[in-house]
Amino acid sequence: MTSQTPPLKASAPKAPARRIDVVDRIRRQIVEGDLIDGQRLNERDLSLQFGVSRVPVREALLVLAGEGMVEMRPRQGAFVAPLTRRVVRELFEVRGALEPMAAHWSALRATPAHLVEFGALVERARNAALSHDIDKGSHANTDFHELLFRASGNDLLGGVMPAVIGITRRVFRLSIVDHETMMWEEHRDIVRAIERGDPDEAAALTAAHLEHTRRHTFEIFDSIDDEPPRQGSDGGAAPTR
Amino acid sequence: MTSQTPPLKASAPKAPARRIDVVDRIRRQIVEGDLIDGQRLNERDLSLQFGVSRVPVREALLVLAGEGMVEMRPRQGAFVAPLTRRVVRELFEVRGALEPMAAHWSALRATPAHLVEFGALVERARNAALSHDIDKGSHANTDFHELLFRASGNDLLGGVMPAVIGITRRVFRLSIVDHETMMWEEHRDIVRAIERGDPDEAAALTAAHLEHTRRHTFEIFDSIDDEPPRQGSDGGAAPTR
DNA sequence: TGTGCCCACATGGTATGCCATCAGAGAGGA
DNA sequence: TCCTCTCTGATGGCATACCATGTGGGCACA
Repeated sequence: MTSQTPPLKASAPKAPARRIDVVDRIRRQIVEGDLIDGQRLNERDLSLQFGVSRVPVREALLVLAGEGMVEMRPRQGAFVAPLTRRVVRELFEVRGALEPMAAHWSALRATPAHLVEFGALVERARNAALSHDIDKGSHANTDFHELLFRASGNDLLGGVMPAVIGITRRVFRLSIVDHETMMWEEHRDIVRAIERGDPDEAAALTAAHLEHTRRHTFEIFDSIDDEPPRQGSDGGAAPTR
Repeated sequence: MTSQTPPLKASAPKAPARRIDVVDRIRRQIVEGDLIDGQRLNERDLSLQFGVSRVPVREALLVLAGEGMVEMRPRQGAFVAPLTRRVVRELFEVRGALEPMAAHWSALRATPAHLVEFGALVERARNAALSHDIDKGSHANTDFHELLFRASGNDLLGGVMPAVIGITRRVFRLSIVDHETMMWEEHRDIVRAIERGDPDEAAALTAAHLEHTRRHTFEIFDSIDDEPPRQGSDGGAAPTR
């Protein structure tokens, strides 16, 4: 049976990890758009591409499935999870619940090191906006929201969030166009509230910021997606009353 | 999750995925307490126990790691994730953000089928409470909260929730003692608000219900956990148990 | 007797190969 | 002409085998 051995030496900072690399590379390809929605992910092709065997590829796909980046159909394999309007709606519903909470707790628990990170990220976003560097601005933005989770002193958020953060990056990749300025200024105000240790204000500002982002994202999304905001496949459970 | 049925042959539910079974069995063992916190999960032992090879076991462990049930340390293997006081605190913070939101949307989007399920679950919880069946009550309770997520019309929640639901089941396993009656009555009130289509009331009742559960859980948890509710790190590393 | 090095074993990580199943093409019949 | 049935190539799922690394114990030396 399973060995009753108590936790061995807590320190184990040694060995590398192989499938992690595959996870990162596939995830990047999905976020960057190199792999399109619904595309089939052939295990043998991927193992050839990355120079590893199929086993780490399979394990990487399972991890990504847990993050919602890919969709695994039994006996059919893995596919890039489609980024539908419905997914975007659901994403903002979840973020709308979690991020104000994260901001609330960040205002109460953020360490000095976190505050330094916050300041640096606002600065990065500001520079990116001033130099009109879309790519940099995109990273600074999503990094900001990730930091919000980390600074909240809730590791469960950090563990659950890869799913949310990953989809957020994909959505942001689509939605960012020219309004980055607005973004960094709102980020700055949120950081100020956190620095003041004002949880209510931090949460309120974050909620407002998310609402702005949500509206903007749907404008862009609807403009590039030719099919109109569908009823059936978007609303899922249609309003029954 | 699987909300659509591709145009496959009619009677085509033929895919009996095998690692899923291993996931369920290990998860159950953890939730039921057969596997204790921090215990090492030897891959060969598990594969012998379940009569499969190491591959599906490894894949199952990866899935469970994504849910936060087990913790994988590089080159050291998988361990049952310890259920510390800190984890419980984080769990209720996340649930406190997500479940009122889920109740809100359930009130607006629940299908008639969902309403039937809600009614049946309240009845199950009531019967379990009247007959003092702890085990049944535990299942009915966590099933209720899972249904809340499903009925909210947000599949992202359903995908992210295995982590939350799994930990909830473990915590509930510890916390349930004799107050199940309170539970099913509060559930009943939430369901009534959902049936009326009153999102604000449903959210408020859910928030109150969670707060009651949170307080009760910490009472129990602190009484069985010998170490006092520590101040700074709240849970941190508590290898000795 | 105490300490430190070294080797063998246990175990996680990866590779390879087999098998069951699914999808698409083609043939045959209505 | 169209439908259906079957056969087959492609592919995911799993088992087995091998490799690399970390661990613990024993032996030699001071």
